[in-house]
Amino acid sequence: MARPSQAKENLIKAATDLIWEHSYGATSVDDICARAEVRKGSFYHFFESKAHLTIATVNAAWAVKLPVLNETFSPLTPPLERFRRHAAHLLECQEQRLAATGHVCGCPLATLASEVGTQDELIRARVAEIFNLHLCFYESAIRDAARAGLIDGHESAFKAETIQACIQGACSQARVLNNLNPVRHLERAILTILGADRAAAVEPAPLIPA
Amino acid sequence: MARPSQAKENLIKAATDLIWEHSYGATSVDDICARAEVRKGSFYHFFESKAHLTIATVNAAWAVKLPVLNETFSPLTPPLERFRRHAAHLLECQEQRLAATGHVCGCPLATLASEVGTQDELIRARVAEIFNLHLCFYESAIRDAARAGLIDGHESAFKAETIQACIQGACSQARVLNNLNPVRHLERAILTILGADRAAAVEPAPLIPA
DNA sequence: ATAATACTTGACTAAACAGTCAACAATAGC
DNA sequence: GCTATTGTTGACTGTTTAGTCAAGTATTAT
Repeated sequence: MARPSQAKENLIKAATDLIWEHSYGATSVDDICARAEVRKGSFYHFFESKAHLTIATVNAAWAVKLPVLNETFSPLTPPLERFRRHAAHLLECQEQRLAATGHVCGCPLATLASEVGTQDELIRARVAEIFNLHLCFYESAIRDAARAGLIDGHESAFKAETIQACIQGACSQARVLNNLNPVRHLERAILTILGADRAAAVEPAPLIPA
Repeated sequence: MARPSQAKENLIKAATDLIWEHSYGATSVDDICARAEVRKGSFYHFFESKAHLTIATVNAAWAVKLPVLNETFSPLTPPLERFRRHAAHLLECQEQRLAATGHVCGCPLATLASEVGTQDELIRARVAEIFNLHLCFYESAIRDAARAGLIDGHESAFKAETIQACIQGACSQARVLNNLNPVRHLERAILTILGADRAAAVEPAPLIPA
């Protein structure tokens, strides 16, 4: 019943990029509007506030990532291969972002939530929720790897949490050092945490080829 | 030749607390002055800008932490015990901070540098330098542990980097989840990365008692 | 005591900030 | 073609921001 508009999507995209590259605090509503080529009145037609738009960017990012995770961590993929692909995907994202911005940008959700976590409870809680969902993928892969005899499966929840910390830490380090090496070493780091390096287990060929 | 003043120290302390609890962007010069009970003119008598004060807070924090690290990672301490004490110290810091502020605050340097790293090169580079110094402590402890037969000493640089990522990630997760558990599990996580859990090595009693 | 120096003060500026609003424009269903 | 609805616009408000400055005050070396 009204004219169609791309303004909302443009605003979400612009905000995602600017907050990821710079920070929440360093990104103004005017900056977002300028990059989205949308006037401020339209901004407040679609979003109540800067914080509400930020929630929308988090949800939009998750809507993109969830299918990727479902594919990467598919039960059809051999369990250790899931982590390899996940690490490779993370590295690829960071490389693209570095090429686009000239900086290593790290994890957008962690950077954001770490910045505003003590200030904006809605954003903090939403990102925390998303982080917890990651643990399910990790833990499931760990259990599958143990069942396949590839690793010791004890303390799968603890190992999943440690992998999560290691991934987030590597992304954070990469941003601060402005250097991709910590992300490059993630695959090996995850296998080390799993004890898959010293188990010297040779994983059988995947049923579904990569 | 002039009247003594505590203003500078008060400003550094106030800025450290506010930026750690909230964020760099959410902390204004006026906020800092108010908490330090110092007028704005005095602020700019001592510091060129908010960014310069922030560098001073980073240096002040490092000046406090370095002696602690030297003690924790003393060659007189058994190598795995160094990591245990380091993890215990990190947890204690976070617990104190939680009690004081009502939030899990994470690592002050990582939170800060992650926020402003792509904006303020001076702050980013200084924190990166400090992070790299941590690796020396970790790597040295790893080599000493290997020499004592407690762990496999191969790839000590990689393991140090992974431990660093894991620690930073645990602090970041703790802040975002507003939950100390990732920090509580750090000791075990570090031993897992080192392979000290499965080596089942019993460390000899320390020469110098704890 | 004095003078040089170090520190303090509060009022000031100019820019940036988030958010508002009333009037206007385009569209889609009828 | 009319009209209800959705989207657009740019000028606007009031606040907060970092940073300035001239005039004043306390301290210490001499």
